[in-house]
Amino acid sequence: MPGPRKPTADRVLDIAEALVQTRGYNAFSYADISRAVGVRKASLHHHYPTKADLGLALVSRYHAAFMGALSEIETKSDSPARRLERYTELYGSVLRRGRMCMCGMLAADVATLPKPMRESIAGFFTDNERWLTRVLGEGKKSGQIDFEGTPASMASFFVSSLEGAMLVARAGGNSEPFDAAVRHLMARIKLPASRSKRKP
Amino acid sequence: MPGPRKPTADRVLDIAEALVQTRGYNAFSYADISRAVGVRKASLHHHYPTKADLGLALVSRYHAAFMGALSEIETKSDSPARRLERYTELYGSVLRRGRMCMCGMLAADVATLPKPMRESIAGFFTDNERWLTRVLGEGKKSGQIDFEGTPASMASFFVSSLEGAMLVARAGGNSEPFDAAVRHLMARIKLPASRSKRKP
DNA sequence: GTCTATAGGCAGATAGAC
DNA sequence: GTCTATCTGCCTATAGAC
Repeated sequence: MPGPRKPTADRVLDIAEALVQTRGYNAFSYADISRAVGVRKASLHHHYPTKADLGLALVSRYHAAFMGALSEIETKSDSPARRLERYTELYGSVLRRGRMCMCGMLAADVATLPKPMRESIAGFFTDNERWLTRVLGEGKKSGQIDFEGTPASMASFFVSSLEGAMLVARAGGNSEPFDAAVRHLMARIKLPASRSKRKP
Repeated sequence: MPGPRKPTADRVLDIAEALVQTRGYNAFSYADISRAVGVRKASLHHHYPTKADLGLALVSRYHAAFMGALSEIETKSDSPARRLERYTELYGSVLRRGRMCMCGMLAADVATLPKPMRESIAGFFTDNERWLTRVLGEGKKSGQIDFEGTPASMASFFVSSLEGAMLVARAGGNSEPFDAAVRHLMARIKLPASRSKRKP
């Protein structure tokens, strides 16, 4: 029982999000959304007057949803290593749907985007690194995990590697580059003693 | 003394390459090239009849130039670690010019590209991984370097991480994510004994 | 090889009726 | 909120003269 149908504004975001994640910001149009949602182009401008408005709404919602997923990871996972693994799984689930991280996609288009969007995208990456830095730092301090370098630089490395792995995996239509990246990243996070997992 | 001016076809590729690396395939037009080269739009179609033709020529030349740079690295560098460091520097020099790796950029646009371009882009990544796999494998066999996992998976991890690091660094207008990635990657390549470099 | 001229289509966006 | 109708501008691409 799906309940009452979603408001048009939300359905527009759903479609636009999928289009950005698969085609990029400069390769989708109001006409594409119009077709998919079943509403005329002009009606879309009622909800999002300009494409820049739509783009900003897209990033805001994606950012908020991602942060929500991170909170849920902290609620449901206890160990730092398990939290990191779930973090990589967040990216993996996007890739398995044939999509790229929306902000990774927009990062490629960054030179063509309005300033508010650029700032929002930078904020997404900053918040991801902040969360990872905290998880890594707490884990190291408590002795549950260990790794080389600072929590901040390892956090940055996680984000960069996962984004790049999605990009390369999608380009070749093969998930192996992504799987290899996850294995290597998790192998960098050493558990206290014996129970080190499989090798990369 | 610059000698005779470059043929138009080459100058078109130079401009188009810069445009793809900064804006992406779907955010540049023949009009942009026309302005920069100083030749009318219609003349461009004489050299590259369709945008797909231009795109394919772009990838072919970039691929060949990159392979040339890899050969030069092997000629001028002796140790495997030094070769890997130079490989990362290839990406760094692109980023410092405010650009993204052209094939990384096109990887984002992959769903909108004609099939021949998609195949060429995949070939670029395959050849990069092949080269890295060889350097890593020979280095490990000779005992000059050591690392976890197979040469092929580490090669894939290098490519993914460097591509992603460029993407994230460019999005934030800050080279730190890229520098962190290079430090972490090189730290994974352990030299034989004492002279391990700076920590990441 | 380069030009002028132009085709045919799609982009983002607006006005105003219902 | 959704519609029809329309605008303006840019897109890729072609025809044919020089």
